[in-house]
Amino acid sequence: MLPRHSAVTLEQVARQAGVSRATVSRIVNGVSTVDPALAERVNVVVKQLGYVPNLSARSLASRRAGAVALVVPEDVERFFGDPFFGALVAGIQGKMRGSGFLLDVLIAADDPRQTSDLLLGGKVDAAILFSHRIEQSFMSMMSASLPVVLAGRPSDATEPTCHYVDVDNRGGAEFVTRHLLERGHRRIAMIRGPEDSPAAADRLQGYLDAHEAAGIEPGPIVAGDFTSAGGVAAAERLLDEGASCTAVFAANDLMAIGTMGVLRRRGLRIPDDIAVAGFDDVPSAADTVPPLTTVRQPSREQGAALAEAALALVAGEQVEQGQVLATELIVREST
Amino acid sequence: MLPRHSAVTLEQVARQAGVSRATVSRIVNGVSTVDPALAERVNVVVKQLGYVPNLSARSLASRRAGAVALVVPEDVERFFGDPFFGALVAGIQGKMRGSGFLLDVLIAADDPRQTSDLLLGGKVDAAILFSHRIEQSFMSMMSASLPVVLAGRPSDATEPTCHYVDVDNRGGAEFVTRHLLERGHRRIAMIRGPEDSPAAADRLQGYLDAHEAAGIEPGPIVAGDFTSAGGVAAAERLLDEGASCTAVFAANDLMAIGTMGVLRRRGLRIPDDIAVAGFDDVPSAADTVPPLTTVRQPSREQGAALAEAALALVAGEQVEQGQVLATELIVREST
DNA sequence: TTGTACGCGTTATCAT
DNA sequence: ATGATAACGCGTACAA
Repeated sequence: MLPRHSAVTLEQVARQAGVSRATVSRIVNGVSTVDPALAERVNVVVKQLGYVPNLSARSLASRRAGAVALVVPEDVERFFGDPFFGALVAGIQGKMRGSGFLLDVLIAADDPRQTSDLLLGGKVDAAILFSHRIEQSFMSMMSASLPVVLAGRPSDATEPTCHYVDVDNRGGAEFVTRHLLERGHRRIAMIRGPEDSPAAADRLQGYLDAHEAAGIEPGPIVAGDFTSAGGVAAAERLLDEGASCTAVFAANDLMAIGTMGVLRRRGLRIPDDIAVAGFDDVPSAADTVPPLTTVRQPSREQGAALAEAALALVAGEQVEQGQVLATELIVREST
Repeated sequence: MLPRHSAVTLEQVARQAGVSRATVSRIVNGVSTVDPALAERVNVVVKQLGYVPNLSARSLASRRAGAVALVVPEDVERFFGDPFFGALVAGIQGKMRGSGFLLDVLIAADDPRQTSDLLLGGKVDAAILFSHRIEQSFMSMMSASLPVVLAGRPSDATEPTCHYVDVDNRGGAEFVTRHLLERGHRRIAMIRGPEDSPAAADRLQGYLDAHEAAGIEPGPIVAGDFTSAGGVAAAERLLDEGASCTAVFAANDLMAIGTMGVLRRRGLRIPDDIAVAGFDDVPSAADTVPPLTTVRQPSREQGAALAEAALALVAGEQVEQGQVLATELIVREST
């Protein structure tokens, strides 16, 4: 296994140009205190030799990596299947561009050791994590030696040890539930998300809040898992149990879409027989029949805020610890 | 901006354990020629101090990075919206795990310089590229100093300078078109993919091949862009132009799904009034109404083959330059 | 403005 | 089996 690396080094450029290594370094890094004529001459040599800085050496010497890691959970297929993540990443990448920092997307291996080695190994200056299933102890170990920003709130709020950017899940769920109540529904079922998801918990809470504020008792609540198939299963369970409800609020759009399929197959008309609402406003939510009432979350903005926070922390600036972005009710024809 | 890095070094561990740096290095790297008792003692210190190897220093000294880059095109939203990519990445990641190599997903900035600096900067030992829009000159520059493997065939086949793993797009398109012809269709429209995509070109060619083999003239061909919205637009254009066809073959499933929506909205019955076929076999293709006839491409296997090739090249092994994986016709109820 | 020289944390070679 | 010690390629005081 021979070393493939291009092998043309600062030293070689310096020799060829008849200057010192330090000078070439300055020129390559755009330090202003250098004679323009000399810089020009050196740059010619740089191009001619095809010099490319060795990033490992650079970060070893400079003690900074010039990169931010985006750590995504192991479940690759789900990650890529959900448009929500795409929007988030687009927002992050947008802010990152032109910052001089690189974005490394890392698919977290099951082995947390590998993950920590990577983050603490000096290859990145900060990390953006997707909060899904992250051990608190692991998290605090990370943030002890590296700026860490979470997408979504920490699941364990007792020890708010790190920065995060969340969206107002609770408020959004309250809006949509209130909307259903205002439409006259008095018996609203909910398909909730996974137990370990803070977002799912918050959406459930918003649903409960709206009921309490209206003095109305909550309807049946069944468990779901944020997938379309899970929505199908939950809806079938709901109907099979003979629960009497005139509306169902699914904790995300994928489950809402699965629910709509079940209702249609059972001959129920939406929204006349039963109304359906979701959460996320994925692109296809506008194209379902009928179009889905849902809650829009500003994913791109969330991504941008995450990146901004990470970069600010790297720069040593003060950053507010928790940021919660507003959500918006999108009323369509399914309610 | 203070250096955040954990600062606990091999040297410190060595001092604390009363051994030399070299010994600690050997233990950390699992070199067998070391006294088990000593190793045990040192490992205690390693944990106690929370030592984590500095990866920059390691790759500088060892002249290898222990990582493979996956370079994806700039269009983040499209990338994440398409389950095909998810499967590909899952396949890559699956092979990579346990190889000791890390997978860095890099979203290529518009600036090719940044990309090349990154790939040639010694932070990765090999690169897997998605062939979409890559300049030939750029490519050959990369592969001159780094093993490069392409997902999909090179767009410019004249100079087969690099390794690639493709699927049999042409064959798959021919299968599905022949299937439609065998069903009795004599006028089959095609919604093709983007001009600059080799996969799109191959699928179009397969469609033409099948017609030629049957001695039947191809139907109308309209342009698409591999997105669902693009499929909607293309289908509408097709119908508005009053093209008479009894079947439509979309170059990928997302466009086929968009097309089905348009047909349904216009009151056309699938497959009675008009048949629809796609390409990719994304998960949701089985859940459309009616389920979509399509071509399955072995994306996970393609990903695995890509990773395998990249790792083999890093190891200095010989690798066959072009690999083409078979595709399979999946007949469902839309045709 | 430019050059000298040291250090970054690790691997690897060579003695021992 | 273990310990010195020289690279690895670069940034950056400090000196000139």
